[in-house]
Amino acid sequence: MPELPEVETVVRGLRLSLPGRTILEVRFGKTDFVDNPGEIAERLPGMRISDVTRLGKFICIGLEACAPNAAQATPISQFYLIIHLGMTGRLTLIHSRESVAPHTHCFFVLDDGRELRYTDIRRFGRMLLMPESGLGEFTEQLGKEPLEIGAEEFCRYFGSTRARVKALLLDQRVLRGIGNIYADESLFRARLHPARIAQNLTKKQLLALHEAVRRVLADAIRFRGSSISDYVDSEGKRGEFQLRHRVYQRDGKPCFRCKAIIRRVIVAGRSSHFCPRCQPPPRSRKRSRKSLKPRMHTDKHG
DNA sequence: AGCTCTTCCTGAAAGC
DNA sequence: TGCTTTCAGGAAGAGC
Repeated sequence: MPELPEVETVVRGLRLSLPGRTILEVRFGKTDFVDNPGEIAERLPGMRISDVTRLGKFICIGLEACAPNAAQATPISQFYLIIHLGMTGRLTLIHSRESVAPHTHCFFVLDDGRELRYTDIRRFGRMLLMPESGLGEFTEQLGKEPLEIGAEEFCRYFGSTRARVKALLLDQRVLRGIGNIYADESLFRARLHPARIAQNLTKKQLLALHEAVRRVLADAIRFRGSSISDYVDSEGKRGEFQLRHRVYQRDGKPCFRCKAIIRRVIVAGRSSHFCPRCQPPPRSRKRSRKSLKPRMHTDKHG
């Protein structure tokens, strides 16, 4: 599923071709995942694509409309087409004559004979058009870019909450762009069990996690993302980082580091893959074998 | 505050 | 063989 590295790979691909192109026509199939399909179909034709950027897992296509007869290219309005690929979304740039893949719901016809097509089997994706003035507020609702947040700030966020570290990594209001794959892979590299309470981690562990997140995401971008189910880049090519996963979907297989069998449990409502030896569960440290008697309700006084 | 459950959707896989 | 059920999962919302 597309997370930060996959979205970054798609964005880098689109950035090679889209800026400077003009959209000629927009066609929709199903639109239940589109916030404002009518407005998109009406406004986009004639608009010029200025840039393609990424905000967490969102793809932002910058669009500008120029006065039709003005010699100078001063835009009279600026918008962003914002796209989230959800679980199975694909954004590909291909020739209009190419056959249409099943579940293709959006066509953006360009002035060079190509089309930007959005395909999404499960339609968990999202698409919306936003005026330039709304982007600030949209960005504020998201957390920090995981590759940009500094170590101190990272430790401050993670050191001040009782949430499980896995839930925190997945929370887009804390860090934007991390999903289930890279949360699990980061926790393995930092040797932290997904159910650990963030507040209980030492400074050293938090720093290790910060570094692990950065390294995993950077490596995954280098390998053009992980193709687990449906993910492909803007040219339809698969990524290769799935071949380098250490724990994700490796349950039942031996840990590359210690040979213990990788396990899968549900943490924060999500399947979480980890090595039981390299990533010891939170309890084992706190309560020794001798003090296994059940905890009494000791809070009568409170 | 943070957890679990539910909803959205489809196809793959398991169950009968 | 062929049908039905279950499951997976990003994000949002409800309820605890």
